[in-house]
Amino acid sequence: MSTVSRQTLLRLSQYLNYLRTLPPGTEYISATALALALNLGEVQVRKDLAAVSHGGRPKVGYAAGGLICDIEAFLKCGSPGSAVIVGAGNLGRALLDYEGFSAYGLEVVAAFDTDPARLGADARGRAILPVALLGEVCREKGVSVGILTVPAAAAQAMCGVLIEAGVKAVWNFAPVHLKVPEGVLVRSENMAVSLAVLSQCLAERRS
Amino acid sequence: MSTVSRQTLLRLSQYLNYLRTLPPGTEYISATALALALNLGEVQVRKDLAAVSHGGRPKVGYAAGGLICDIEAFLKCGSPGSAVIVGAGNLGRALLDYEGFSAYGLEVVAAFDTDPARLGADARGRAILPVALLGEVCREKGVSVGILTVPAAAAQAMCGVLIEAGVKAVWNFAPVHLKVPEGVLVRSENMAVSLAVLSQCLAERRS
DNA sequence: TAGATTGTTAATCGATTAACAATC
DNA sequence: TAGATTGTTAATCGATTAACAATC
Repeated sequence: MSTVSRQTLLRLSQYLNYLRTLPPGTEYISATALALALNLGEVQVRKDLAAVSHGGRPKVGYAAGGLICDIEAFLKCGSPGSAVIVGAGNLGRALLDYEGFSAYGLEVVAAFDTDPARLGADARGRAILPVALLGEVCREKGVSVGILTVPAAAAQAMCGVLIEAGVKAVWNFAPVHLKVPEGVLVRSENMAVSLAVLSQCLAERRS
Repeated sequence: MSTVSRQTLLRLSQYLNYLRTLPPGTEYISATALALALNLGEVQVRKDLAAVSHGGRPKVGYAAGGLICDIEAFLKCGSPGSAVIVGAGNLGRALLDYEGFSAYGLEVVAAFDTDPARLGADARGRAILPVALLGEVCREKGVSVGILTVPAAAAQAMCGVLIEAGVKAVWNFAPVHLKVPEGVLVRSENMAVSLAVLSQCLAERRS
């Protein structure tokens, strides 16, 4: 079970989403059918599946259930462990409520905020705690991922708090470049960039 | 002003974020300095900037202000026009509140939801309207982008409503593969995938 | 002039695609 | 057997990197 490219990882998740929408009776699915449904090359689909699955059967395809398990297992295998969310605004709460993370082996332990009005628990009963407790909780639960959903101005400072608490990776949603010590992983998400990609595609199409 | 690769677009936005954090007095910035600050290759930075800027001056670098303008102009150039958000849950409201879109030439006209409890206006005074009005508003305002932040089960149906209302591109945050007619652009965002990328990087580092 | 920097042209690398052999 | 499918090996394509020339 080797590592795959970023693009492959992206497609694997597409396959998983699609496979889950198949009617319950479906026993087999071919790479050809998958490729057709998702607008991808069929050779590419096969190569991707070869990296994570136990293989398909010529003439029939891949066992649908087995394939789902294989992809899920692969995606879960680099299990990042547990995470905290820093910043319980709309985006922070959206991520707190999101159920898709557990499929990837990530358990969101709690969210933190400085605004007393936001403290307590969210709709699903997850705790929103004061930032003062952040370090303590991280150390106690051995949290390895920090999800930053605070305003840009607060991001670098909160990032520092997370790292001090022993977090090994930061998933940053604030539009700033974070400075971190060697050995800490940062991945920045930027909504506006995704939008820019979309609008460039639109512009290309128009011309 | 040609089109650039997806990766370049991503980096351009990084440059922009970084340039904006420079102290106000900064006149010039070199590709070397940019590369160092963002952990990128300096040749790569130059090539990216060459695609969008009016060029730098040997020995001094690029005029910081001019560079910001050039990048902004480029990002704005494929201006997608106006958008609506369908689904005013936490994520929908987070996007509705997000101020970064206007820099990319996108104006969010309104959000829509089926839940009467969510209707009215959000914290910043943006309208949240009943879905029944979606088609009418889209046609009236010539909306070209639909942002889908509804639960997976409702995504395909709402996508259909958007397309019927003349939307040319759908930015999908629901974890499903949308079927759309030829000529409609779909870009799916998947939070869990981003997480998977992060955790794979973490796993690689551990080994 | 010397040094720092830009910008371009050629080489490398990685991912995708095409062609083909293997299997049921 | 014939046809559909898997899976692999080679060719292509695009993006990154390295080397170098041009500029101030």
